[in-house]
Amino acid sequence: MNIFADFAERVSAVVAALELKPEEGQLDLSRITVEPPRDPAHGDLATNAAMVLAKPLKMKPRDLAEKIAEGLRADSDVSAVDVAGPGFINIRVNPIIWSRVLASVFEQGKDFGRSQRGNGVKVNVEYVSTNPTGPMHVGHTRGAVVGDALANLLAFASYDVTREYLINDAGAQIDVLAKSVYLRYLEALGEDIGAIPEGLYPGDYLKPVGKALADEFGPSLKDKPEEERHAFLKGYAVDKMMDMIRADLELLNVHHDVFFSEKTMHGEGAAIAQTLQALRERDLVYQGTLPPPKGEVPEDWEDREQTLFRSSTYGDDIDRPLVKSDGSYTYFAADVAYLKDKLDRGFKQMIFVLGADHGGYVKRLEAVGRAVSGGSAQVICRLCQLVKLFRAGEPVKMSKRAGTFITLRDVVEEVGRDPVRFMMLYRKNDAHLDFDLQKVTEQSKDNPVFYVQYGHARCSSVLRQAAEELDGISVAPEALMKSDFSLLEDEGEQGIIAKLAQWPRVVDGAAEAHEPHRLAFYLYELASALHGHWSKGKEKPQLRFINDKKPELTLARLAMVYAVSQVLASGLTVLGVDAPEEMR
RNA sequence: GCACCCGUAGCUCAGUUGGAUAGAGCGCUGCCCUCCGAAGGCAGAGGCCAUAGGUUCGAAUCCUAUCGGGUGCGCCA
Repeated sequence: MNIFADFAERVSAVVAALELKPEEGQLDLSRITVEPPRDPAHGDLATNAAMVLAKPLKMKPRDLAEKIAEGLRADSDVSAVDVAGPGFINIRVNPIIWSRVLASVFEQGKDFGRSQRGNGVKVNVEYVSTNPTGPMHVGHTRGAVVGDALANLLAFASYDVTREYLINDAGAQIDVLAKSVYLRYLEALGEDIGAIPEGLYPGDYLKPVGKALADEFGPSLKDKPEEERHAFLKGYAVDKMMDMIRADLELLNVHHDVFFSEKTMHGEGAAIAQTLQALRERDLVYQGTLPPPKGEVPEDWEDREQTLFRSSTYGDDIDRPLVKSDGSYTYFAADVAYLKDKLDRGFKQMIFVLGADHGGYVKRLEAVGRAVSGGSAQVICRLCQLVKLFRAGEPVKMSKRAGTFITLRDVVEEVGRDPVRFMMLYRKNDAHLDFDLQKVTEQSKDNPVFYVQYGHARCSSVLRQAAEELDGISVAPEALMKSDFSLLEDEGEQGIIAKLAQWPRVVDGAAEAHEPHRLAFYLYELASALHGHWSKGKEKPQLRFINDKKPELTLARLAMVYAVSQVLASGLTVLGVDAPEEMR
């Protein structure tokens, strides 16, 4: 039950009944919105209907507002309507509405708030896709968490979501990986390999891979022809790296449905070749040269004829090369084929969660999407700004060479999965993020994770307490849902329920905008409403949830508490954060 | 040089897709535990929404320019 959507329909119906005719065309009712007013004193709901419709009707907003208000007053669920400011219509609803909201939470349980927006449309969300050459480092965590939460959010909004990871197992970096692993293999066999040569991966994380090879194959690999051995090692090493990456992702509670191998698209007659051929037939590929970048021209610049994709006709800044001078495909060519593959799998939206350092790829991906799909599907990119790490206010210095770079595992092990996830989501994705390793472990109001989780734990605590104190009276959800919600007459209680009523609207808006952070902020606000009302019970004992003199009232209040815990749990689940029964 | 992102309280950030008197946390000042978890709550101070124009009933939000910060810029992945 989304009371905002519900009332938007009622307002539209009232407007339609007025039979107003603009001088030209039809009246556009789609711009009408019903929102919670900024100031609760204004009412429960506010609509801009009069202001958006006044112009085409050549009426004064306030006059139109009065007419609409009159129609709304006839609604039995409305207790008061007034016109304010430039033409806002403020609605005060009959308290029966709040009872219905609570009833709705009990009926739908964890599904309360689910949006129908997606309507089963197939969406592909690609995130993480780090190179399989080493463990994930801190820089990857934000994209991983945002992508995962976004996928959860879209699923909660009734999209048919596939979470996907592209394994970049075809490039030159895999050759480097295989060579590095071979050295570690020799090392594991007892040979002195000296220092790792420049250009190879020096990380200790490859030692276990070398050891595993030595254990499994003994010295036999040394005798194989180099080409054969190298090919084998590439596959072996990538598998091991992916095992490591999957374990890292598991630590963060991040999951994918499909791990797509780039390698499978290479080779004669494979996806890339096919896609390029198809594009040639559509005259989207040509041989040509690119102009050098303006301003500073690179020293070694020379004009070169290349195989180019006409991305600029689809909104990109310049055309992009598909084939390298050695005849192999560029990464971009793989991108095109991969997008085509997704399209063939029936996805209508292809979402990419990328780091800000990939901002330059947005236009070309969108261009490819338009070119390949002909407008039947949409490419959507979300960029995550880089994260700056701090410890107690001091920046954490990282250097690959000094071996002081921090892995995702380091961070999760130091501060825990929930704080990492919540903090990454407690920010708009395109805003910079300062992440303080010390602050996120503090269990205080300064730390929104604990504040929200504490809200959930506090609900559980109340229900536990009530079960003890109310001897012989059931406080199970089945019993609570039969209580008399109309007894919840206090301002604070109605404020909490009004907040609960916003949840479906928040979910829907967040899904539309692809902004999971909105859920995190909402959950904070809901927790705040709960904590605030709770504390009023200190000064006014009659407001406490548990009142052994009034079992009916107590049950109604416990029902509200239960509803709050449901929404907190539901929201935290979408964000991939635990909703604990108690804090430790 | 060009493209994209950002600029809101001392600090870190929200701001409901153009709406009413711009919000929260931290920090600062002062309060609230015989009482369901004080891991909390209440009150106060703090703002030229980077700057200058424009669009309209109405702009932190949209457009243009400028300043400041970040990211990227033909075969890397």
